[in-house]
Amino acid sequence: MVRAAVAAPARPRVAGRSYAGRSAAERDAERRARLLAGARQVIGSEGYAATTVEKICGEAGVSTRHFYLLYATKEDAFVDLYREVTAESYRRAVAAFGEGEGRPMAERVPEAFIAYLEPMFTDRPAARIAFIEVMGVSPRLEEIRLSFRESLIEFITAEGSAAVARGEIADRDFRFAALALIGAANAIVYDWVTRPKPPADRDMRLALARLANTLLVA
Amino acid sequence: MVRAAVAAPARPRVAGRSYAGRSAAERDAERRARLLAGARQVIGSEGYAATTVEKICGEAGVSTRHFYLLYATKEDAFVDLYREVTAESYRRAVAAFGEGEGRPMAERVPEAFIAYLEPMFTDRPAARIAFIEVMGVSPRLEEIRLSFRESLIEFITAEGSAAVARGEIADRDFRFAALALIGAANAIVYDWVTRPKPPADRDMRLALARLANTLLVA
DNA sequence: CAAGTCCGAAAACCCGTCTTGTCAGATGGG
DNA sequence: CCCATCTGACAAGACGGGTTTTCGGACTTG
Repeated sequence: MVRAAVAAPARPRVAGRSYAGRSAAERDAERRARLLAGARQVIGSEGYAATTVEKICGEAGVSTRHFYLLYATKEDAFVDLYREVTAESYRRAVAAFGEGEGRPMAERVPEAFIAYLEPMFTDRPAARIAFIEVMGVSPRLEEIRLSFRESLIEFITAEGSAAVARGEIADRDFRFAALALIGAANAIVYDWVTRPKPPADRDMRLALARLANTLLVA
Repeated sequence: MVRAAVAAPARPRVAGRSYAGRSAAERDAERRARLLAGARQVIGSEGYAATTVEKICGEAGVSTRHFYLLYATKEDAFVDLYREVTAESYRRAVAAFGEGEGRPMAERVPEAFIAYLEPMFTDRPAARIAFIEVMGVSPRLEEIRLSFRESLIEFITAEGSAAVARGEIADRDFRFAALALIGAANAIVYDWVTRPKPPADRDMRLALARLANTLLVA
């Protein structure tokens, strides 16, 4: 494990002419998309540790040769996948919170929180990737995970402090509250997604909304 | 990875006579203890993925030959270590809660909660092992992790329900509350333990105590 | 149609490490 | 004192999988 890891970048494409009606960039993009989907499927169901490059390529219908044309290492592909999964959640949260502008925090916060979790609710592999498989892979991935978490904390702290300034909510340690909320959400959603017969997701969302308000608004 | 993993049990000791003034069982016990300490050190600082049997043995001052006399696989040793770390926390929590019998839940709950977290506060490697490195290792370890968590949830649910029956606290979904508390604690303590310059641990404990009361008592 | 790319499949390379086995010396029991 | 057991050190053995390379054929372009 942790093979070389020297900065051997994905081999650059030299020429680049059209093929099968598509430009080189288009073909690359499609292969990358297929690999990402394959990696999502394999890692999300079997876990990163048990995932081999060949499994990903088999699932994606892409040759290992092209895998290494696009990614320098297996870990790089996982990083790409992790970024895709988390960026989607982050985007949704920020969008939902922004759309609620003008309305009370007691509505906006749970809305944004549920929007953040939405992808994990509907996509078990995504939940596993974002909450479980990321951890303990390598120092580099840990850094990426923590930096993503930090950006969440920053967003919460900034919006929370703004609401405090507006007199909408009481001040508090937003870093603590954000960490608690994120940690709780990880555990709860992963448990929900894992259980054979989970309770109704409507109840789950309500409980989560209440939790977000308890920690961030009340 | 995930080598054979068939149930090749640690090789049985055939005879077993005394040596260097110690019985066979004593020698085995000491080696196991040293290996556990070595594994704790190596895994807790470098992570399970980067840990090799030889590193553990080097740290422990035990030969690989004896390692495989005591453990069938590297993963088995990690299981042993994980069990040691979590059992310690669990034991403390139950003891602390029991000692508070008769006093109000608003005191007993945070006391037990802080007691549960105590080892993680003072022992960074332990926190890393219990909260990070366990995850994503193998289906077997995931099962062990979840079953430990389940035993925590059961304890909380049982004691919570009893308190409800006594009219001490309001009823609630204890599984949800327990998951939220555990998840939040993982995130917070690990963050605390990781930060270069963490805030005073007294503040941290106070905030955690308040959180436990918010989720389980209030 | 000729030369040059690009393609997927498969083999080969390579390296680490888990795991097993060997061995010379130390120790204990009879 | 003799021999069996135990010990730590060390050397293979095996194996899996990440990474690279090869190869024959498909496609483009001029």
